[in-house]
Amino acid sequence: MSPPRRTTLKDLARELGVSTATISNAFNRPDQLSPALRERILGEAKRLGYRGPDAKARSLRTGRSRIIAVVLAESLTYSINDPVASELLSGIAEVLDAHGHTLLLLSGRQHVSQVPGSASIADGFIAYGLMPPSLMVSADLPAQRPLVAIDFSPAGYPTVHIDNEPASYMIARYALRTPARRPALVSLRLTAEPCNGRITEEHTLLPPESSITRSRLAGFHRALEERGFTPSDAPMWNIEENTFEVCAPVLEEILDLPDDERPDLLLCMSDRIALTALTLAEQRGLRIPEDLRLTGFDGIAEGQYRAPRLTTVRQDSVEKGRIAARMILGLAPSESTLLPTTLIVGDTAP
Amino acid sequence: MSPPRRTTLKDLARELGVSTATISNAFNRPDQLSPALRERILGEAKRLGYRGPDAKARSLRTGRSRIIAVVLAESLTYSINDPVASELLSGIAEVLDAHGHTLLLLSGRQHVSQVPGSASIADGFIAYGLMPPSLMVSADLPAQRPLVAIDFSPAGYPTVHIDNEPASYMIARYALRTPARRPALVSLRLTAEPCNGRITEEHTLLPPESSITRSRLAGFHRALEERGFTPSDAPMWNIEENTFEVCAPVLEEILDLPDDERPDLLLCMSDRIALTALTLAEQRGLRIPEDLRLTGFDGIAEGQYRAPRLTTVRQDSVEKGRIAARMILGLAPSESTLLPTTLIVGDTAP
DNA sequence: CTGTTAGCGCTTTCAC
DNA sequence: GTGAAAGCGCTAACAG
Repeated sequence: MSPPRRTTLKDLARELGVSTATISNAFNRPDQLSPALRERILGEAKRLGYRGPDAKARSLRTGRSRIIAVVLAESLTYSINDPVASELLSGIAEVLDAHGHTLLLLSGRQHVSQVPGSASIADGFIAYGLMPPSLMVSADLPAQRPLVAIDFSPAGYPTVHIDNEPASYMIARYALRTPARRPALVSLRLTAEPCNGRITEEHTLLPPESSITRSRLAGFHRALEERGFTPSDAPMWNIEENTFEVCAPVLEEILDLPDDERPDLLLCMSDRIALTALTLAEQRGLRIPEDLRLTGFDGIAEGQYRAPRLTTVRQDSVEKGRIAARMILGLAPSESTLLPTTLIVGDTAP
Repeated sequence: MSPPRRTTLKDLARELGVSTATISNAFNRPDQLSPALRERILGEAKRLGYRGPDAKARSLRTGRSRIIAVVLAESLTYSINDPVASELLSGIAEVLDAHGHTLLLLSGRQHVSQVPGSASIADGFIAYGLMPPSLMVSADLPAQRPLVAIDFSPAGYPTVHIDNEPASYMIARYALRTPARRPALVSLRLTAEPCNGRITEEHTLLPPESSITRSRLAGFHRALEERGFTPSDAPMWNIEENTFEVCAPVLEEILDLPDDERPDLLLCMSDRIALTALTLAEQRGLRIPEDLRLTGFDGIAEGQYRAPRLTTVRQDSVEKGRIAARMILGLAPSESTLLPTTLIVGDTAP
């Protein structure tokens, strides 16, 4: 017996006694044949279980797949659970969906060189987060296909960015209007070597240009200096991964300092960090904001649908995703874009 | 001048004076040619900017793309922000990643018939959530490619499920050990017609077999009946979408009832619902658990990394995803699986 | 309006 | 160990 081969366009053509071109047209260019014939073809197709042109063959032939790849700097597992990355993906998905494209998720974190071969199927790439250097440098990915970067700036490609330094300056400045005696910073991924804990003289920091965390740090320091603090006055802690699990021990270390050493203002580089600090502080009976004031960064929903609400800077990550997606689809000019941020005054640093 | 055509395997072969088969072997079957030649080929490939076989052509030829599609019942925008769906995707991504596959995200919610043509590129499908009836019935998707369903049961396909009825019976029974005077249920997507608010006699519910919410309801009712309540004793509210924004108004309606009508026990069908209730209750100065006891469902991290911690049922969504992914990759036998759930006793219903 | 034809770029027997 | 050749299933000229 014959193998259970999938019905092809050619089978259908033979069956109906028309040419393959006509079948193809019936599916792709309705205006190229009589409605009656088209009806007949579509009907027969359904009867024979033919579901329309095969995507693999079609994409080989046309050169386009209607697939856009999103390359994430972190592992997928992490990215999907990070509220900021999620919002970003939402924005991307929204636009792609509306235009009949689909989303291929890739992690840039794995063996850098072997970004899966299946990637080359994509019509375009959106890259998010600081890529591993090798990937960045060689700009290995795009193989002359369009690429838009979000939150980092590989040379020669359009970027969607926020104004990190001014944004963190803005919130730090706001928080410092109320005098703080012991301000401290809790940063995300700031050191060259992985570190979960206090940053000391021993640590070297990531290079200033390549990392959004360095930009945010600069903003914090600018505001602190305006208030008469030197950078070394404000101790810094580093957190490698923006998850409850990783944040919690570092923040416990901070909150469990003796009363006269414990910071009274925590400038955090993400809402996740700030929210974890908030929870742990409440568990310890610290009063917010009397005993401890807190600021976040991102403006995620979780920080606002609670009491006390987080004081933070909002960046519109969904919109970042939308813009990148529009660029990649050619719906908007591919020019680097800087999105504004806004201060959200909540209850944790009124 | 010639168009800027992408380098192909054939170009490379011509350039090197070998056959295309040899180039192909250099990339795919190192044992089929001398190491020296392979080196030379790979070197020249890099020099000419050839990044290895084109995924579109390769997948047409081999019939496999190393892409697995995940079809989500809800919109991508929603799914990515839902903690349970996110965990699921994490589990799937973890396994696919480890085996060199990538993840294509599809939403089943859009025009049902037009699941994007690009879907047929996938080697297999993982479908999550109750599909729109038409999609379910015709099982239109798989086109004789493997399909694994999660949290619903299309006839003839393997499924990954949890024991919803016993799980909700378990938590309701636990919560009702402490006598409740006015228990109430807050359900997710239980009515045939969309409804955000109280469920009345007017509403028809979704059919029992097809929805996990009906199963959970059955568990709640079983526990209530053991305590001498009839189903009509416990008022029900319905929520269409598991987001803060949609949950909040419904829960406000409940919490703002006069003291002698306000429920003193809220059995919620998701942690998101319960957490939103918790926040709103705290804002209203209700004491938890003295004035109001609350249970959730899912066991998401957000509910445990806070105070008070949520009393809930934990389902391991990450593991659900892993199992489905293993099945689809043929790493595990494709047989329907029922995962266990566990009770988490937190502070909201001690 | 319909059919013929020439590949898209690659993998894979099967000879050599 | 290496090469020649036959398509995978489809689309887009082009000719009728």
